[in-house]
Amino acid sequence: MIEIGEVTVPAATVARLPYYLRALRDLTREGVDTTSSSELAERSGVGSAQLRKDLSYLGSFGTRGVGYDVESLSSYIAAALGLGSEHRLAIVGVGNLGHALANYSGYAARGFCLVALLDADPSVVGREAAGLVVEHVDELERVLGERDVSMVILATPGSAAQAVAERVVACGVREILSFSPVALQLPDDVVVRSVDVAGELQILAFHAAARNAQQGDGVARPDGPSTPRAPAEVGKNSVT
Amino acid sequence: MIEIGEVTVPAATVARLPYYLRALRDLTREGVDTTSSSELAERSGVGSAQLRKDLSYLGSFGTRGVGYDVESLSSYIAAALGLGSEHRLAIVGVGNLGHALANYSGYAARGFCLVALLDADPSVVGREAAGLVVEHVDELERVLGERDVSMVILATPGSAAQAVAERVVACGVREILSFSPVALQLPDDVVVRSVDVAGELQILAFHAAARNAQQGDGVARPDGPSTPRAPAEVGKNSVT
DNA sequence: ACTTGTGAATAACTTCACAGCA
DNA sequence: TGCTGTGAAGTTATTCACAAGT
Repeated sequence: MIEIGEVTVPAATVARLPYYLRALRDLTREGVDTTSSSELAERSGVGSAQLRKDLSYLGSFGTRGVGYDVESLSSYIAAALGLGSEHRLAIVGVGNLGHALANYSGYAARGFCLVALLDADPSVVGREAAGLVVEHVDELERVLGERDVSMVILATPGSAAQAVAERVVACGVREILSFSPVALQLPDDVVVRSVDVAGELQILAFHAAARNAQQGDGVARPDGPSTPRAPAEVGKNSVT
Repeated sequence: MIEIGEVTVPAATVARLPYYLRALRDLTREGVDTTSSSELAERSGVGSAQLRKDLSYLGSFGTRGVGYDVESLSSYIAAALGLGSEHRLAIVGVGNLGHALANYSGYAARGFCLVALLDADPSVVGREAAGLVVEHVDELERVLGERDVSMVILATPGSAAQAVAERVVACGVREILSFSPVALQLPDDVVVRSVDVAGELQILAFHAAARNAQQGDGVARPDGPSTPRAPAEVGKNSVT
């Protein structure tokens, strides 16, 4: 549950707002200017009641009997997500993953601005990526201060993550997106979101195991590539 | 809620098992062979009651008054996560991100085996990465069949994701990890986990906006790099 | 007629608190 | 004594179902 201004928004609702925003922007691109809770919900992969409930925490945006204006709902959600003010971003750890994240092109379009890359490896420092020169992590405090960084993406090895996170927090950063598979121990007011690819695969493996345990007790995948399929009705697949 | 064998495990519990497993493996590496719910919980970033409750869905592994044997709990969780049988993995979309995911070194150690890379871009097809040659996505059905792929990582552009996902599902794959920011419409029995970096940043931006709205109504970040900090007590930061 | 917005009902998840056992 | 395992209580989130509005 997150308080913003007067109102309180469930964390689960906040986590879905980006989906709604994406769906709305797709609609804009397609030239659609009015939509309904059911259309928007389907495109976002949630139920329509869920979508209406979620929006109701933020206010009242639709017209009964008609639906939602794509443009205005879109800009309202963008505003709620704080995408009006530009968020200045640094990436610490420019290995495989950090490098890929640096080259991600969608930051600007979504109100983010990548302003610094940092790494500890001397063979990476000085290299250029995404129009920025990689700086040494020793300079972290100076760089984050000078560039007025307010958000950090952590893509260091797990062993370095806690120490780097502490330094980042000491620089005043309060929102961190971590790709390191460790539980960061940080002050309560710091918001950490954590993405763990290996963990996601393990969760999928659990589902696979559950399926196999259920159906037939068999050992491996029960069917080859060319077997009749279940009717491809649209389903709500579990996400995050 | 997920049924496996006789029992039913909450989805939220399953999503935490990888954290517990990671913490246990860290303990093993440190030579610790007995632990308690509170130590393990702290290392995993959850509460100790939560951890005990989670484990209780899977069975009863500890010794009252003593704690848990690191080794046996570790292998039990690994088994529950289906990491006994090897999961054969393909990556579709070898751009920035797909390439980084291909070079991720942790698959083997976690019971996964990367066996194919596919892309639609002729300038990428034929290149080598992670010891594999990138094949053309036209060959998807053949490659997935021949290599007995059971899980797919989707790292294509959003526009291609739905079509590729349908083909992958038609090959019998039932677990997909998607990095494309679209809600895939697939049969109910397909499990999709979705990682959306831009979405994560937007959620962080919401938190930042909430913080700013609360404290002082100010415009930007209220303090510079060198301000006295809150007492760095350990907190439960929100994760996924 | 049709779709939103929302109380009320249900379900899922977390936390508490303590019995049970080494 | 100390820590696990778990019912019960509390909290959060989702779904239902319908009144309100256009």
